[in-house]
Amino acid sequence: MPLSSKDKALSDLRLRILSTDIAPGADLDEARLSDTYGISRTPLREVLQKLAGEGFVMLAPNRGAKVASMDLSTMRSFFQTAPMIYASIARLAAGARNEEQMRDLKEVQAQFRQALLEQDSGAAALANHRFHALIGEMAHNVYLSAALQRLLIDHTRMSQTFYAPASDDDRALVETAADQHDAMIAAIEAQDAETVVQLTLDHWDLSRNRMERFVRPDPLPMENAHAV
Amino acid sequence: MPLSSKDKALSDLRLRILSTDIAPGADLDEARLSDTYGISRTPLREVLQKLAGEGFVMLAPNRGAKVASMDLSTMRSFFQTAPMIYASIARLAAGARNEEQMRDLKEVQAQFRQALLEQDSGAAALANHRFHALIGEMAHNVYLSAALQRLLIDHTRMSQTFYAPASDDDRALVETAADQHDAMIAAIEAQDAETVVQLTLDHWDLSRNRMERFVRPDPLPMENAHAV
DNA sequence: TGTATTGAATATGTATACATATTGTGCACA
DNA sequence: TGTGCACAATATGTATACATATTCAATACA
Repeated sequence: MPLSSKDKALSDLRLRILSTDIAPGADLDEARLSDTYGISRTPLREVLQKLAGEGFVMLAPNRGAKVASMDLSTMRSFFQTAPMIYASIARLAAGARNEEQMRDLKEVQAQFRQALLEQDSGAAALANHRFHALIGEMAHNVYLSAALQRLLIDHTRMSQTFYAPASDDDRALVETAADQHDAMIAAIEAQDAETVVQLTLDHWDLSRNRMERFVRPDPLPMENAHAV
Repeated sequence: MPLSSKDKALSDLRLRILSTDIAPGADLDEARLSDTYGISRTPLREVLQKLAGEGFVMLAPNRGAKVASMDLSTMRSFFQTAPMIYASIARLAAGARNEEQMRDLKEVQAQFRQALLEQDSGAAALANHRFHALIGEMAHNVYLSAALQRLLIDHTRMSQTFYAPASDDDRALVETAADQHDAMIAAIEAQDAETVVQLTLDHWDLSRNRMERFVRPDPLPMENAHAV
């Protein structure tokens, strides 16, 4: 069946939030959005309700929708929680994956590598999101999936710069991350839970390092101080 | 501000689903419900969307809302996931709780004991739900809270019989559970994370035993076989 | 007897008008 | 100049009519 305008609005808003094209904390105007997507306010409001349920936006009575913010306390929770959930999901996925899901995962990984080759950092970030979301689906656990979905939203938003590496060192890190994906695919296919968990934790460490360096960059060299 | 009819619909549906007054898998008719709560279909649909976001109901395009089902695969995930999430939440709550939340927690525990005294098993189950949801709020972690909320929905639905103990043994178990609540309150107030985690795991074991016995009851005695 | 097909009944989905709440601006007044 | 109030402008919330999809039962046909 063809995608309805409502479905398009839903997936477009998801993508724009994940890519920080719409910034964390930004206001969403019902009237403007319903106009943009060519649907009336009623179905657009349902889209916003759905996005709220998934953790993309926050709704406040009588004052509309805001994109979920990423304040200090959110970040703290994020770094605190992610490794445990990612590892648990990985372990379950190794035990529960099926053939069709394996095909999808390989397909998404191919798209991920293609995006890296074309230096399309936005597409790479979204393919990476989809890769990890698929592993979440494999785990087949509604409780952990709810946590994972929310973690991936913030992870993807924080990693926007990751896939546009500036230095050769950073390029090597991205390459390593892609290789880890391939190793994870192999281990999940082999149902080798221990290896998948270890790879997942390594993958997390690499990503965490990059994110922490982005959040707390190296100080500027002192000799530039007079120019500021 | 006074509760609107919409808010009443939302909380009433939550309670009816938690108490299995509306059974898992049951169909929800928009027209009937909007009539019941005296609101039009538009706001009622928003209520259903919200309930879907919280994991109470499932929405399927063009075929309305169903109460979240509890099939075998759900149960399996539940027993697999609950102890880890409960323990993590408990640990965080011990570190992050504030005074107002402690007051609320003690208040809810008082309501819980009162319900036990009055042998109001429905009220006891709901107070127990609220007790653990409050600890979730204390943890101040959106990712784990998303998982906890969903776990508590199913836990409360599965525990409906727990607070209507039939034997003296079962009555003692309920009493033990209430005592564990008090010990948890004390440990959270003292910010003693290790003790809270241990108490939480003990509390889980007690509940798990009861649930497993309910799901897989002892076989009937053989001498009754001819009567079946 | 079993299976398709048609159409009425019923339910969900969408657009629009109107109701209510919030926000911003100009003006009076201290 | 600053503060508070009134009122207009704007945004969100709700009811209703209509559009579209699904379901079910009656009937035709193999």
